[in-house]
Amino acid sequence: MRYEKGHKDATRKHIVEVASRRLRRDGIQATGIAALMADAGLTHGGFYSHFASKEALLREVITDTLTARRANLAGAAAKAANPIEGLVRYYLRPLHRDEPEQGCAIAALAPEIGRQSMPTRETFAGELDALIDLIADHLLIPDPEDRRRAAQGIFAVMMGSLQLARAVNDPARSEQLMQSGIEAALRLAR
Amino acid sequence: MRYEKGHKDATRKHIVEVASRRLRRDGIQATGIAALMADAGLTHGGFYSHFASKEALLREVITDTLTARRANLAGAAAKAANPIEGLVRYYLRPLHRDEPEQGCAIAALAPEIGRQSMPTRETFAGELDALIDLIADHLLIPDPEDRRRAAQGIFAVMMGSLQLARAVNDPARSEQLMQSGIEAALRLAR
DNA sequence: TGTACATCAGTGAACGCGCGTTCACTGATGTAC
DNA sequence: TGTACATCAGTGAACGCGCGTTCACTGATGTAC
Repeated sequence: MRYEKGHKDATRKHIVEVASRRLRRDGIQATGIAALMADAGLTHGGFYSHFASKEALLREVITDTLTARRANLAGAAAKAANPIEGLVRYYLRPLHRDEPEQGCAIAALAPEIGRQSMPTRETFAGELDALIDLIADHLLIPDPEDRRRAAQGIFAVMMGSLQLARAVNDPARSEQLMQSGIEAALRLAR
Repeated sequence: MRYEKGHKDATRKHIVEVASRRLRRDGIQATGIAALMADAGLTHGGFYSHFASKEALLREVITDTLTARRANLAGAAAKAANPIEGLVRYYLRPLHRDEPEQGCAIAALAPEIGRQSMPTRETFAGELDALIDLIADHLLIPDPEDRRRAAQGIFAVMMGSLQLARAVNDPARSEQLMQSGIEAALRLAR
């Protein structure tokens, strides 16, 4: 064979990584197959020997990227004296606002995911569920249902605040939105 | 003249209304000028005698649609025994989740607005500010700065919860996200 | 009153370009004889 | 050892289509004479 064993798997993985960054930066609709494959150092024709469609790639990106996100958040929580505060401050830090292509895929894509087909939304829902469980695991609220509901509220505030902080043009106002997001999330954690 | 006085203004207004619904339903990138003008009963060529560009239309849609949204929220607050609870429950009601084209433009477009040019983001920031002021006006928190920060957190939870409830495929899980959004917003209002 | 002309909202062809997807092909390697 | 062939990751032209924007034109009306 022309390529060593495992070469195709490596290429596929590389395409998913490149696509993940592009999708988070530009959005789903604005990301073209040709541009994305060029980013990966390939031509567009080969795309369909790796993925059935653009949406199949999107599903794989959602799974991969949100799994990585959970690992990052768990790491930030583990390192902090107060785990939930560490997690919240890690999510709502300036770097995360300023580098969407390396950041949370949900904050970058949530409304567009709502416009995708059922299988894609189902994939998303599963990953979101795991993310909310992770947050709930760091809360001191005794009742499991209360804990889960609080975790949902906390994630909604964090994601909403990040999106608003990204959309606003004035740096001071953006900073204010990040700060009030942290405050609100920590209040909901108590 | 071929058309009665005020005809062009009426057409312009009609285009903005039709565009507002399309943009909220499909997103900015996915909304084409030709499709949008056809929706308005016109051909695409005339678009540029009304607006300088697609982005100029977007700015007008943001201003118009968020002004209307504030009026709706103020109305819902005024009608309720507990104004802030009325506002929150009005925003996080099932109909709002299920009809994005008639709903909040921020929830529908936030990440895409973050990708627009500075003038558009500035227009957005101004409207968001007014919306947060409106929410703050219904809070009983005495200190004005505390009140504003709480309002920012409340809006972030509401918007975030609405987006997540729209993205998820399972109706029960969607309902749960809406409920925990209401709970969290009301807790932040206290 | 009747005719010629100016106005201007809206039309539709055209610009160069990118979209998602398909498919016949290339060419470097491994295997068979 | 040398030659013929199979494999298959990746190439690039082509499909029909829609994008944002420009522009010469249409045609119904109001105005001027």
